[in-house]
Amino acid sequence: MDKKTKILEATERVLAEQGFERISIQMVAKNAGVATGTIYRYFVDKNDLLTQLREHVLKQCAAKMFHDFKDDFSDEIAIKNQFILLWKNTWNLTIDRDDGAINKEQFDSLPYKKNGHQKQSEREVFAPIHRFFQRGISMGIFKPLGSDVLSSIGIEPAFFLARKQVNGLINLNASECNDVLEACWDAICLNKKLELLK
Amino acid sequence: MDKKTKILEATERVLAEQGFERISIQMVAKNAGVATGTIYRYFVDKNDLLTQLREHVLKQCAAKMFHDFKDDFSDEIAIKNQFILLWKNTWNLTIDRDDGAINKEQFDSLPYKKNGHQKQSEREVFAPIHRFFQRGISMGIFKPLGSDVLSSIGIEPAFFLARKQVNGLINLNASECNDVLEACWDAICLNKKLELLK
Amino acid sequence: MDKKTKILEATERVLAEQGFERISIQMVAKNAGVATGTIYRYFVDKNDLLTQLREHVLKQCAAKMFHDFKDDFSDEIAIKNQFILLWKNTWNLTIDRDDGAINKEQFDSLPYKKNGHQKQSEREVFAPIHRFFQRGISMGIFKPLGSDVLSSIGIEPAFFLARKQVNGLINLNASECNDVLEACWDAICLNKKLELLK
Amino acid sequence: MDKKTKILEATERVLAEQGFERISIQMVAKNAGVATGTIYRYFVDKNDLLTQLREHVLKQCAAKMFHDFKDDFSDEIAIKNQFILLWKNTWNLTIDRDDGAINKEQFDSLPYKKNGHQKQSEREVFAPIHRFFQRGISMGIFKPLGSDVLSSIGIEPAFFLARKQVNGLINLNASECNDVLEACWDAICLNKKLELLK
DNA sequence: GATGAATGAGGTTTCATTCAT
DNA sequence: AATGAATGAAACCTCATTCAT
Repeated sequence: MDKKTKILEATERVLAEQGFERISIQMVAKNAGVATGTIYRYFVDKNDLLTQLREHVLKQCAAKMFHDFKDDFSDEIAIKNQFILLWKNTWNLTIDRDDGAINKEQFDSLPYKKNGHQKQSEREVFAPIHRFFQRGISMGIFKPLGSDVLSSIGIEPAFFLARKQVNGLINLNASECNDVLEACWDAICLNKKLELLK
Repeated sequence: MDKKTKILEATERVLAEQGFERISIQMVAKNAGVATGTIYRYFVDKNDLLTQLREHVLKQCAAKMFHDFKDDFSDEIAIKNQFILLWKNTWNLTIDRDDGAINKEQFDSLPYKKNGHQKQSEREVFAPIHRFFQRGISMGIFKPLGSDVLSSIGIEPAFFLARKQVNGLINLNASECNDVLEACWDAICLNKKLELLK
Repeated sequence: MDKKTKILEATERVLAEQGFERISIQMVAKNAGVATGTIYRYFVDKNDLLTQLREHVLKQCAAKMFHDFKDDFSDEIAIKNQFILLWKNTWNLTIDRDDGAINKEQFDSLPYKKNGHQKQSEREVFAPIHRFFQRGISMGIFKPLGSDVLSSIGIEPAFFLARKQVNGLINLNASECNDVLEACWDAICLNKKLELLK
Repeated sequence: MDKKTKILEATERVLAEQGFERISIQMVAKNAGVATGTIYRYFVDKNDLLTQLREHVLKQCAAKMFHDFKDDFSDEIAIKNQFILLWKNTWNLTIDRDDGAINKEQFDSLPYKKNGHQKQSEREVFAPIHRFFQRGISMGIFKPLGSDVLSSIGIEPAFFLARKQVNGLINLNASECNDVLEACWDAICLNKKLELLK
């Protein structure tokens, strides 16, 4: 396998296990099965390694969140199904204790100083989710609140809850999960029936 | 001021600015205006300092989130007002770039869980929020999904969104903020009118 | 003894023995009898240590060159005696394999890039030699060529020759040494007798 | 061009620019346009490369110092002209910031003498200068002080002064340069007219 | 109690050298 | 012969912790 990828993936594992406080180049090298010096052939320094990892992690997370996801807007049922898929993919990412999810959380929680120029690439990578919500808005299904907002109230609770589940603070079964998912759907949908009522 | 508190608060500032990767005892000492050795009179070691900071941070965050919060369940209006207060306090905590919020995020995102007793203390500190949701459920206002779940879909999006706002990914004004808050309210409430419709 | 001085003097010894190619912080620490970390309490980094050593060395060399030197211009005899003293001090500095002399040579031979802002302090430290030659010029004893020039043709050959002697390329005894010294004196003096001849 | 020469010349450039402290095989390889491994086909190790460079530098310097130099002793005028040529060549070598001159200085200033055979080779390379002074002595023009001594007081000041000029400590024009050269000539010559006077 | 100089283990990074291609 | 990726020892530097004052 490509050695740079090997190093990035080792970094991913070590960061997910040890956190920023403890990760060291030596640990990464050992975990990747290369000499410490080798890392410096592919990365300028430790900071560069972590910056490139962030990009890598972002893409991995997006890939998993968008697994089986299709731009299918044939009707409200199709849109609901895509929503369910997104929500469950997001939930499972954390439930599976996926390194990518752990690391994305760590990167996102860094003091703001270090979060500057990540915006653009984050936006690109999550473009499908924005298109999805935008389309739903223009079809009159979702509240006209902006795709970032809809994502935060519709999908991101899956993150928070999965983290609580993994930490043992809650213990939802599949059926309860579906109830939560439906509540999130309520949060983002215009309530047409209510409108009709008036 | 109490010297231990002085040290904890310096730690809070330095951690919020530098993150786990860079914080050092020397930096904390300098920031607190004490000698490095002094820190070791109040804390066993660096790990103990950070563990105690976590507790400290948790309490600070809770205090700010529960600012002006009252256990007032006289009617649905009162409950809605308390919800609005909670949501806005949560939003503002991050918007103000409050060190406590930054640090809570960092602690919560740590991958290794030396937690265990942390869970318990988190539960205690956020007890008011649990009581609030529990009471709302029993009054038939909120969906019967458990207080953790309601908190995750009703309040925590305020965290996520505020973080996006601070990082410049979105730019909500006060009115848009209210719309989002209402959407979160939709997510947690039983839709009585719909029920009546049937 | 003052610890900073202890470190500087160890650096002096190690640099004189090992040269820039081989000197290391660890060697200096060992030689000074301190821990490596201690060096960084007194010097920003290795470069700072060497820069400060340069200043230190300059002063040491000057002190030895000006040992017993007096600003005595009572007559030509006095001036000649001061010249002889300067010349012999210079010669002995290298002959004694003095670390300062070895190091000054090494610093002075560094690629020009690194020699920029040393000028001013070199000029200050060697001010007495400039005053000496200036005064001799104004008294009509020395050729009016500028004090730097007179120093280069009158005194600095003592450096070159001592280096050759130490390296075993030549082997001058005391009497031959005096002959050379006289030749250097010829180089810088106006030859009054010749003038009278015309 | 011959690959070994290409490497030696790259080493010359890099050493003149970076000094012993910073020169590395990788830099030399890059500068020479060859792979690092290639260097080890022509040189045993780094030390061998630098040792061979020293020889190379010595020859280059000598070649430049003896440019246009002829063993012409027809009369005192011819000898004086050869002296002027030597002095100016020496001066220009440093003034031109010639890599060879920079490096010769660096090599000559090394504190540890793995030399021994270096002495011999220096003597061979500078044989013309020794023959020149020896012949001048036997012709009764120069003081009978040994060719090394005459070289140190007659020619080497040109080195010292040129270094000062390059470092900006002095600023001699062509005419002043000639005056200095004459002073050096005074230093090495027997003063026949004075002798006659007695 | 408080200090901060000192320590040295351990982290980051460089670079001489090797070796499979 | 030439390459340049890979190695790992050793360099520079940081920082948690101790201890004499």
